[in-house]
Amino acid sequence: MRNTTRGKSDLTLTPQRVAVLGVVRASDDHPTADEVFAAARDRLPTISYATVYNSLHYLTEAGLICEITFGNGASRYDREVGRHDHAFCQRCARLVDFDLPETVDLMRRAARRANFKPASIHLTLIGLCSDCQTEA
Amino acid sequence: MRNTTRGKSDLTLTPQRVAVLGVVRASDDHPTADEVFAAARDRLPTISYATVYNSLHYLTEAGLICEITFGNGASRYDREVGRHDHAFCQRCARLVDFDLPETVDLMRRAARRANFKPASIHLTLIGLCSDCQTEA
DNA sequence: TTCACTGCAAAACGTTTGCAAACAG
DNA sequence: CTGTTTGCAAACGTTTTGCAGTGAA
Repeated sequence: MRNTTRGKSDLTLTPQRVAVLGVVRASDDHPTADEVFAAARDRLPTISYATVYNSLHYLTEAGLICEITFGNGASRYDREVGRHDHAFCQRCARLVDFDLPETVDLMRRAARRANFKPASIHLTLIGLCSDCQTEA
Repeated sequence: MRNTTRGKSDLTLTPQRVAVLGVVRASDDHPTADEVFAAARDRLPTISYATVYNSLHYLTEAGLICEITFGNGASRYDREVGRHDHAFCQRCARLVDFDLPETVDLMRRAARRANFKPASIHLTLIGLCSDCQTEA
């Protein structure tokens, strides 16, 4: 099965990749590869685990989705591709996107301090999410 | 073999834990559990992999060392236990410690933005280290 | 025919666990 | 004795790999 769609900048969007992209775009939380696999099966019952991984890497490389690695657990995938930060809830493991405008400037200061040529900066807040603070 | 040393706040420092702590304290980079295991074997030839993991967890819990999880690779261990940030070199994978004093204030702002009760904040700069920028 | 992509199964990797033996208190 | 820690091996969850088969150009 190929039925390929060719987009700008030589993107090869096979049905499998479209399915994976659709799954990530459809979830407002941050699914793991395993969760993407389960949901992709609903759209394309023959898709394999390896292909989900291949597609996730391909789409990440192409800048259509974004991979989040946090702690030692499974990677999570995010439909939000622009620069942004994450907040992780210690109690319920929820991962929330947010953006802090001063991060650009922060990166410059961090680079000076570490004596690095900066490429990007990752900022993760650890704490309790809105739900978990109230029910504490 | 026990020969235990008991320190303050009920710390049980077995020879194995002392060896592991010694290894982490002796390295100025950030060894993985595997590297700690190899070096600990030099000090205590009978120590096992599982015990190295046990000890690393114990020492982390006790606040004597600090675990860094970055990307999907192996955890790294840091003798630096105070709050600090990391810079990761894209080219040579070097991990450098640094500290940005404004991070405390940053955490407060991030928490407000994400609507979280803050506990800590992790900041990782990605880029090229001093060595790798010059030889680029 | 060529080349990229798929699906499957097996392997790899870092880490954790079950369990019997060793030990300190 | 009791509870903790060790060492070993086997299991685990996540990710990668090898490879034959398929489809598009």
